[in-house]
Amino acid sequence: MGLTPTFDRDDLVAVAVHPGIGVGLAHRDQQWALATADPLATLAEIHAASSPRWVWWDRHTSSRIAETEIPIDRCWDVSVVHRLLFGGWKSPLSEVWAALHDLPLDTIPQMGQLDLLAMPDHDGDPDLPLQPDGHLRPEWIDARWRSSPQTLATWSSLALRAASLQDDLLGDLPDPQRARSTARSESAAELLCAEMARDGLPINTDEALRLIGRSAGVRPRSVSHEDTIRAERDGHVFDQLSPRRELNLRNPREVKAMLRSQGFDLPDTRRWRLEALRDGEPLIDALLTWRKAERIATTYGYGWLDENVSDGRLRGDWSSSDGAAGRMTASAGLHNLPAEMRTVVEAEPDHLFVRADLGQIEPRVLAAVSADRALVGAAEQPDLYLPVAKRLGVEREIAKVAVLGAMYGATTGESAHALAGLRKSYPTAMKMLEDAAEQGKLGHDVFTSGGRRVRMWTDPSVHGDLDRAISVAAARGRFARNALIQGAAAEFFKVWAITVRRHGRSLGARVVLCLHDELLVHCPARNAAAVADMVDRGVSEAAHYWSPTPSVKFVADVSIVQRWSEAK
DNA sequence: ATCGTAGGCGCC
DNA sequence: AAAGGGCGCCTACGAT
Repeated sequence: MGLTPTFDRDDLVAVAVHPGIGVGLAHRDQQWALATADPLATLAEIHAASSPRWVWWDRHTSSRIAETEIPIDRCWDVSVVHRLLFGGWKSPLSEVWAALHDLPLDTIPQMGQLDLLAMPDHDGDPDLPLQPDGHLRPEWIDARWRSSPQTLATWSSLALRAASLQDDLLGDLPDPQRARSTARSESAAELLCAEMARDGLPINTDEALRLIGRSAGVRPRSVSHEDTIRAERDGHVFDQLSPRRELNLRNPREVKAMLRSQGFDLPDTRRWRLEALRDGEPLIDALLTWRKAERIATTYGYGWLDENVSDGRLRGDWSSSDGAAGRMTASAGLHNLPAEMRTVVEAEPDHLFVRADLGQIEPRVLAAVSADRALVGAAEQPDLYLPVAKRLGVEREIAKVAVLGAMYGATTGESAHALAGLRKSYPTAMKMLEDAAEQGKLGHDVFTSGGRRVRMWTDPSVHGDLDRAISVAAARGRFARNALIQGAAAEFFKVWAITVRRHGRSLGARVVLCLHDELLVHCPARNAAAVADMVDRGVSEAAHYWSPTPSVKFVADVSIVQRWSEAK
């Protein structure tokens, strides 16, 4: 393979690969179309020789790379950077390209649209990836890009152009260096997501079956058997009614009416409301117990296991920034597995988990991004809430609720009461939150510390309804206020996660779960102590790289466990 | 039948 | 302590 090019570490090199076809590369004005039987092996060779920063369009390429363990740390994912620049959830490449070229979205061509009259005018040469009007050609996005080594090369050169335009736009933000570093870390986090989707979370399947059996009963043999099991579960609640009667427990309205007839007049039947009445009330107790069992039976039951667990791994889709403020999302229950089910998440033989979660991450992030002097001072302490409580002259718990309330936009109760004290003691931090809330109320987008655009929405149902308009504005205010913190915390968390991913490689450690402020790392048992140490030091390394205010302390609770449930 | 929405609950 | 922000996934229900 004497024709493979080599690059420098600082080079931006775009790549598109497809199995059985080849590798396309682009760097500056050059392109390479490599026809090879094993494209990923070829790419691995090039990477081993020169490790440039790799640029690609999207998951099509990063998933392939994740499949083959090429040790890539530095990359630029155009679709990920698009979401950073423009906000929103989806980033179809047609829109990514259009946004970078100021092309109107409503002229984006649709695949399979037989607009015969328009074809001669708009189509031009189908061998070219761009239409005469500048839009990406839909058949190229769909499949044409991977039809030959030459089209792969062409496709990668377009990704390189897109990345360059994105870099220009990031340069227009208030802090270009910071925004560019966010673009890089978010891209690496997307690669980590592809790897987590590939690896899955280790599960003890037998243990899962036992646990499901305890809650949901035996595995139903037929539809009618399923009905029997369900009726039995429901029966425990009906037994508490005198006279005993049946109702549809899955219909909130019926449940609410039933509770009223039993002397409980409630605005809704939410758990926290019922929990307060639980003591000495067998009916409420039975209902809450039923809901827990029903949850496991329906969401985390046999169906869930069959659908998402294979070869002892729970696999779901991972997205590095699907949330409104740029949080990671995961499907298949990876982000909302009930606490009592976490016993089934178990390390493989001769392996252990290192589990770590960031402590008091949100107020620390607020201190870091606002640089509020007093709050930064508090964030130098291992327990941030103690100095805050002292300053406000209240109990620690009250101080905690007040700070969290300020970040979530609480309007009533104890936390709202303490707001005046917070404003006085931490004026810079509070003003930052209030400015964001004001922008949100006005319907303006807000930007996280790392430069992510958080889109504000408009609610068409408002019309001329003043009350509705006020409540929508208030909701947007709370959302924007929180997005600043949640978004910045997500950015910091991802820097930590990719730091752990990178250092973990030599220790055989894999990040198998990311949960907003928590990491689960799977590693050979003999390396667990070293991995735990690395994960802990990774917090400081990530803080050094990410935090706009160096003296803010970031801390993590790290433990070595065999099961996820053991920690905390 | 298929869709979107709401209430609900799991997690952070 | 109060019930605020985010996500995914369940069921029921009304509109299409």
